Amino acid sequence: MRINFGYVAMSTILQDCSPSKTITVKNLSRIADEKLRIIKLRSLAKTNLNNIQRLFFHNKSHDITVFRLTSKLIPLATHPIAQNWDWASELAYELKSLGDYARENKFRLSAHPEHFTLLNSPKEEILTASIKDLEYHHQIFKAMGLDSSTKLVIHVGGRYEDKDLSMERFINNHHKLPLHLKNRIILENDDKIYTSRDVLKICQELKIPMVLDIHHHWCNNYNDDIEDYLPAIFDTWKDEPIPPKIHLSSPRDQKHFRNHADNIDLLFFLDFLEKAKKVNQDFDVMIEAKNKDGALFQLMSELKDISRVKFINEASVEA
DNA sequence: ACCTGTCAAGTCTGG
DNA sequence: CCAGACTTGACAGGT
Repeated sequence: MRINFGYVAMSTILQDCSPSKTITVKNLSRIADEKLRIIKLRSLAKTNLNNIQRLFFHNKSHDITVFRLTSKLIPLATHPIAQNWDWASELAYELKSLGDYARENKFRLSAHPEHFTLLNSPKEEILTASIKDLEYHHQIFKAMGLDSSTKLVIHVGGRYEDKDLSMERFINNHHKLPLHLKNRIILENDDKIYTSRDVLKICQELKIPMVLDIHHHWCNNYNDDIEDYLPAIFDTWKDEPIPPKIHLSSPRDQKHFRNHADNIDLLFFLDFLEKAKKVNQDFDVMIEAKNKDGALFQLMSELKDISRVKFINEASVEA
């Protein structure tokens, strides 16, 4: 049973390597000429894409294949102020090069649209904005030449007073999406509203993969033992060319137990590992810790010292 | 060089 | 019914 580890969006080790550089709308508005505004946006986007290339080199050199792209790669891409900016054409070469590099090195990339993306909102305009945001993420992957196995992870959304109705609304809205989005969207359980049991039910109905977040499950779970659900959750990936993925983070402290801690608590992970061993299937782990890749390396060094797993490389183990 | 308030976006809670 | 919390990295303006 092989497990590959990855991290989210940016490195705490590489300096001055943010792939999320942006400008505020207020400041961009101060530039009167639209051509000059676009030059500013393009220059920021190019810096971000160049930093992604640096992150890719860094990842490759440390055997890290699992990585989440930031949603802020193209600054203000979905904001009205940038509506006349054809970033996908202008940056086609850079995006394609990154995608080629990712495929050559068998990177497993993904993205996680932010919590404003709500497919189950009862408000038409929120749904429209959400679809626009999903299209933006899709456009990036498409320009990179990455097919629908490169996924967009989202949450079910809000409760809107009636949870069952809101789950139904998610399903109905999903049915109405264009196929290229349906093929990319996968769901994750959240820490407050939709538990792994809820999300599994939706994923089974829509025949889409589910990402299990074990920290969220720990926060929000109907007293379900994840062990009972793990085979079914992993089974939602059976038609995909890639193994199941889970999200791993540790609670910050007792008071802020929903927040992500700086690093991963070894015992928190080992507890899950014992349950996963019973399913005995390869899977990938996205580490969501404040220390990003630093937390990954710390967890790996702790795993190296125990006999329960065999070290394959800097970012993978055999259990 | 460093510090702090603010930022495109939505939802939920508490007053 | 409305203001503030939630959460996050980075900007922007100030010291």
